[in-house]
Amino acid sequence: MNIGQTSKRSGLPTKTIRYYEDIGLISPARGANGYRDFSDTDVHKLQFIARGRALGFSVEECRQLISLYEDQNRASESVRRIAKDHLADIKVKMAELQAMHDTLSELVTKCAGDDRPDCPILKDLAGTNKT
Amino acid sequence: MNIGQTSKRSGLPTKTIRYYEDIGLISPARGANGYRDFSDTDVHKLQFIARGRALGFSVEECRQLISLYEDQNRASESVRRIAKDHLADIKVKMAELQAMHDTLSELVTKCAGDDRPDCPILKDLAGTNKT
DNA sequence: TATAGGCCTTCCAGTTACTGGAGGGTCAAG
DNA sequence: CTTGACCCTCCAGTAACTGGAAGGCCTATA
Repeated sequence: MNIGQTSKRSGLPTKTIRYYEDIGLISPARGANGYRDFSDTDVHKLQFIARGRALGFSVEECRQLISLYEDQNRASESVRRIAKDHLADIKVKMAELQAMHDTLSELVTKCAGDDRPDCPILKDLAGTNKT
Repeated sequence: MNIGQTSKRSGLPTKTIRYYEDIGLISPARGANGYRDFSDTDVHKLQFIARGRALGFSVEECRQLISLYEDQNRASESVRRIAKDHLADIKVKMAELQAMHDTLSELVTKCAGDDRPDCPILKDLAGTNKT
């Protein structure tokens, strides 16, 4: 099937699919006219990648996961390791976001939000508040 | 003061400081030898940017915040708007991360993590589980 | 005075994961 | 035979740095 159809089925933009070919994640066949000709397996692989990306795995992690997926003899421990590492990253990011959120929402609450130039948000950013 | 000193005081790497000059966030003076010569105001501005970045503002948002900070006549409403928009972004990101976290941690729990090749994480990514 | 080290300078390239656009070929329908 | 929807490649740009090469400057010590 052509790239347009593949795009619809995988939910990935055509540009992204071509990019994934560029970096060697997939290697679709080519027709006589030079068009890419995707198999169901290709589509499946793209869906796999799309799912992994949606879970926040990097493209390189997806590459690892695919090769593990295609290796019948791999240990599930390898996969679990990647997932667990990733989970740890997610936890760190969530904590950081939480801290940002708390600070910012406190500042927004304190800010009058009117036409007066006195603004606690800027004061805080400038470090004027020694709290 | 030189860039090394400035780096220590602002907590930003020298590379980053030069980059900020490149994109016009700061304009430190130059000594006769061509070295950058940072004033306390420059350091203060860099600290301001560092704080903003730590709160997740983009560099462009920091640029806006700085110009608002330097404008005595700005309305605090403008600042509040930027902060509130950013707060909304943070909430979205946190919800996304939470969803990722929940899915992944469930998968990690289900995964045996041993030498057997049967792995629920990969099955999920492949969409084999029609849950 | 030579030299060693630790600064400082610029510039170029690479990172991640795409995205946009130019310029041009192909295909199916009317 | 033309029109419009596809498809192709290649180049450049995005955000926000980061790394490294090649070279200048400054200070202290032998």
